[in-house]
Amino acid sequence: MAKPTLRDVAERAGLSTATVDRVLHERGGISERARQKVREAIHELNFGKIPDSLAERPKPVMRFAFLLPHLHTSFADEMVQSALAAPAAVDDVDVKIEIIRIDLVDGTELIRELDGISTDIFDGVALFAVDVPGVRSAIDRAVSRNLKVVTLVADIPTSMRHHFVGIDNMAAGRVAGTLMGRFAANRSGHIGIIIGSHRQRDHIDRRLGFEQVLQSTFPNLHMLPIEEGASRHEKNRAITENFLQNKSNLVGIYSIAAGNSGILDALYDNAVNEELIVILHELSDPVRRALQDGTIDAVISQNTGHIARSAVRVLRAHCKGVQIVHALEQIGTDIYLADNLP
Amino acid sequence: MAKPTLRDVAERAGLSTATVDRVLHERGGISERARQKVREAIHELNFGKIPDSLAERPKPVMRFAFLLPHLHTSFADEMVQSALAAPAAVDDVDVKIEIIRIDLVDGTELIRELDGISTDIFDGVALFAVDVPGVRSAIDRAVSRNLKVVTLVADIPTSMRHHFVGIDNMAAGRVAGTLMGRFAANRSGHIGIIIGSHRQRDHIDRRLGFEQVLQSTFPNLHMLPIEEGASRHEKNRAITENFLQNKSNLVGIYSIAAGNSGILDALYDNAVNEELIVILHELSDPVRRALQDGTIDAVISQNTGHIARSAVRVLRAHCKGVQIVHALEQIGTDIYLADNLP
DNA sequence: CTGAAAGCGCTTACAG
DNA sequence: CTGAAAGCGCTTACAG
Repeated sequence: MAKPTLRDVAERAGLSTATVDRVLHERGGISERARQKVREAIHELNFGKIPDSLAERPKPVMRFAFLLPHLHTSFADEMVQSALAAPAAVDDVDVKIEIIRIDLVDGTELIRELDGISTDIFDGVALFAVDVPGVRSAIDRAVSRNLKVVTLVADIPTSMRHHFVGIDNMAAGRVAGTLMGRFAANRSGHIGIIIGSHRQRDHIDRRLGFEQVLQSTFPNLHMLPIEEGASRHEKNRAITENFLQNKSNLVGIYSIAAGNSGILDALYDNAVNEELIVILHELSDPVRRALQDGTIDAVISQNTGHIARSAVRVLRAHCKGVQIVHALEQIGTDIYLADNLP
Repeated sequence: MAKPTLRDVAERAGLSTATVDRVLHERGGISERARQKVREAIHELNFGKIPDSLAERPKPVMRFAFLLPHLHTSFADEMVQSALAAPAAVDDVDVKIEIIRIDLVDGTELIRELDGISTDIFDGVALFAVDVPGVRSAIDRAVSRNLKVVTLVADIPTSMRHHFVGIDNMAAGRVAGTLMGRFAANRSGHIGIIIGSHRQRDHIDRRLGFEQVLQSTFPNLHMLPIEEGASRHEKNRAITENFLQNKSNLVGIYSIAAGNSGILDALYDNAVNEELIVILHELSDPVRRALQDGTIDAVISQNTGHIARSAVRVLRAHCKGVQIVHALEQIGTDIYLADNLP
């Protein structure tokens, strides 16, 4: 049946529309029997219930693509989950997310995918940026084509992207440097540093911040030549083992990038000096366990859920041409020790 | 005029209601002139605009009282602001907040206010609890009277309160202990500890956690007898000056409670050994500046905005008899160094 | 406590 | 492109 009317209910209840109306609006002066009959009829006819198709007035749809690293690190996987859950962050728009996973090595794939994002389908893009000139131009082209673009975690500040959603990575590196230096407790020796890629601004900035603090404040700590692990399990594992085996006066290890599982494997498999200080980025389940069992000392992290929601809110705001609430979009640089794990 | 009707608009526009209806629903087949006339009439009569009084269908009202410390510390003041802003955390209920500021010393005032909260007016209460037997009973009485009760920041776990909104303070104390011990860099000496009140579970728990870590892991650090500053500026200042002046081998100061301004004043006014480690709780503007200028070393904090919003969400859930989303209500134990200030 | 009938605001089928 | 009139769903004033 089409949408049932008051008359339908009245007929079914064997009463007048006036009586039904009175029950409906609780105007009083109605016998319990009549009230009951009306309630039954309403229930049977499903009166007043807006049909599913019209229940929610259709919200405008916005489609955002998330270009995320193809690496199977906990951080990348978690970022995917967070991106898929992020549409809940806005309630006035029906946000559709498409995840495109990309090999970040040199940016070629990123450029191809970015250029391939049709403005017929998508309204905005969020991407982990590799800072190479080609990517910068691809971002600028995307913006010129009227796509809204936010960089995520790793920025290209000189591009035309509308917004960067992430932390101050220079400051994050300084935090790592301060913790390393102070935890070292005046011991002298070497610090092994593992970076993911010299082409990712987040890694570069963390490295700079870390170096800054060590050089200015902790001259007792000497940085070994920086090793590039490409955020890959095996490479990181090999680099870590090399640090552990060849350096008798190794005071600490700072890993700037993802791929923590390789580092943790190496730490677990080798007899590691109790005093070795290990500082990593990004909290995942294995990292959490390593903090708890004392294998590592501190973790600097950023909340992927917050990042993804922020990206969605910012893209929506740019698409609608409305203001961003900046206080909401500050991503925190979280420090975790064993005792303040969330 | 009462709510204008289609007919009013038609009359004013000099057209029929049918035409007005067509314009209104963009059914097409209308001259531009007619369209214009209708638009004008609609505008002049303010047709279709729901009058303010009916604009939002009235939401159920819930009234929550926040019993907050009367102390004029930054933390307490911030908590008040956060509580006043917290109703925005729920959108299906019109939450009204009343702030009642209370002298926490011995709980007498807290008990009196708690007993005075009428269930005719209020649906729930959020309170900083002082852990003395009288308060526990007052909470239990409030719960028996069918008020929903959450403890805030400082808990009484053995009371009948429905929920505790705050951090694991034992863990927070352990974090402080770990930072103190590691920052001390194997130096030996004394640690001055300032507590607010031995009757507040949050202070007690932090103290226990801190002692635990120092005793088990840093035997080089000896705790001075704990000083009670009642979270007051002058007392804290005097205690701090006493620490600074009488202890040549003072390695660090840990302040467990509020009233940081007194401590900071003492630190600024005395020539303090560069190496002195100071760890405080709760980030406020003066504390932030002290971190940045190196006067203090680390701050452990909890977000008052999150706490207040959580309290409102939890009280609403209990009043409505619906489930709490626990993931949303975990309050973080935030660690701040100079470089990761938000 | 209830219904028949008039009324109200909006929509629609029809005629021009 | 427009209006007169009928129609629809709901509400209301009145009578019993």
